[in-house]
Amino acid sequence: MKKIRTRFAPSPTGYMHIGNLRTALYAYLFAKSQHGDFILRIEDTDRARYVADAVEFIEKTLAAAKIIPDEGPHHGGEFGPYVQSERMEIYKKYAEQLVESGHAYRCFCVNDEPENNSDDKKFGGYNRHCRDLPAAEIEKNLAEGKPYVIRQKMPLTGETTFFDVLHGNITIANSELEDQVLLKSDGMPTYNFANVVDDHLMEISHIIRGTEFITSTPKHVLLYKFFGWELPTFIHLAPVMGKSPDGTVSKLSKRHGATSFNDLIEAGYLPEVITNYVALLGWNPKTNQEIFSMNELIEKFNLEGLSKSPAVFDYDKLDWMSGEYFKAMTDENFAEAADKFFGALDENLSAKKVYLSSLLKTRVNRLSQIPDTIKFLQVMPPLDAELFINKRNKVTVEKSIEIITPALKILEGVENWTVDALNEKIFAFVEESGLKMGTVMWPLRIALSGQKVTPGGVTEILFLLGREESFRRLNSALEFLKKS
RNA sequence: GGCGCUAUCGUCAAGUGGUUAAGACACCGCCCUUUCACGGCGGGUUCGUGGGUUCAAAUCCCGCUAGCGUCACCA
Repeated sequence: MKKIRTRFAPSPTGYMHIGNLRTALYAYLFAKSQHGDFILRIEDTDRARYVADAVEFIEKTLAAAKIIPDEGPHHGGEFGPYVQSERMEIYKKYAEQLVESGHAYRCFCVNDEPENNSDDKKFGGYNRHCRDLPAAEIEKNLAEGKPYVIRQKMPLTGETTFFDVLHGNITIANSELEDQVLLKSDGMPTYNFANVVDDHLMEISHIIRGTEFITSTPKHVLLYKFFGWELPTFIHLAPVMGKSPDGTVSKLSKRHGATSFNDLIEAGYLPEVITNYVALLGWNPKTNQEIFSMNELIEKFNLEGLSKSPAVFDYDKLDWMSGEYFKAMTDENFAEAADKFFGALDENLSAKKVYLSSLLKTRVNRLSQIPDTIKFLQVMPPLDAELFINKRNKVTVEKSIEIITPALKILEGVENWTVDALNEKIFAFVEESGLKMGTVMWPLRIALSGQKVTPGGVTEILFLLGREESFRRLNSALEFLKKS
């Protein structure tokens, strides 16, 4: 059996859309699950869209996502070069071959010459003016040095059918196919030509790409036929959609929020969370497992689980999955991953990063939520008497004063400012007071944090704040309450 | 508009002629609780529509509708 070889062939735009990342992931997973090769090929045949350093950007992004090419611009391989702009002579040679065999022809029409374009869009806007140009005229044009493109000579009748793993047989009438440009006047191939030549030369066995290529596939199939090449297996993936606030669904784009791998990293999602989530957006393992490491993904991936209908990117589910990863991390690993999101911490908090991480990792879904979550530890938010009033725990402003006052005394007696010691003292205090735990804790939390919700309980907050700052806040809260 | 693809809860989805139509996220309710989180329990007219085929259809066929894609010297 032939070796399985898949490829990811992005154009170097300097942006890794989630949809593209998923295509790369599936191509990678399929190749690896079959002990095959995954190739990275850069399709930079559009000079106008060239972006500096985009190749490096793509390689870095794939590396971050743990999608490792076996061959590519900087990964070596026997089938290079892997950048299309470096393969121009190859395309030229094959295009000429097609002209000789009568399956392509030179077209001297100027791009926007109106008489050569039909309004009815019948042939994609081109009226096949040069399709049967007399040999003498071609010679004359060539001699004059007229620029030209090479166009594919489509059959006028009949139909072309190809097999797609997901969609089965797809048939399109040849009359629908335009005489597309194979080689541009600047000598660069078009996508439709280059990808066929390269996929064949690079021995790609399975072409995994988006559905937007379904309608151009018959043109590619015809090219394989003209060359007498064996057809690869096609797998056209459904697109990744985004949901707008108004409820409508369309192809995932910027207006839906973060849509590139990098956007998501900046939003504080772990790379492995992104690949895990994206893998499940359009592929189903047929079990109830949802958390997968890359190795498990490789092990379990199969084409049968691929879905042929579009999937909507769901940020809520991404958040959930992200939280699951955090909970499974050690405090140390979390602290490390979260490091740049902590911002500038004072000496006290800086020393307690790992402890802080133990509290944070169960309550945060995105690392970018960290700054807001821990801000109160660094700057005491303004108090509001309303905050102290809590019906459920039967707490009022007066009650708060009655609790904080003796609590301060108790805390003064704490020698080791540790969570355990603080717990011991406070629990004892609660018991003596005859009050409910919640009744005692509520006003203390508010006094210490100015928030109803905090990452951790009162004793954890006391510990994080440190002795000095805790007393400062408790005392000033007491003063505040007495004035209210 | 032509051509093509798609259609199961709000979302991801299982399902391949006979199921009480899984599971997850989100949502709602209840419980637990030191707030939040975590955890536990419970909840919801989900097979776009109209015709067939069949003893039996979410599953097969046809039409319709809707969404998406494509019709470049972009990929």
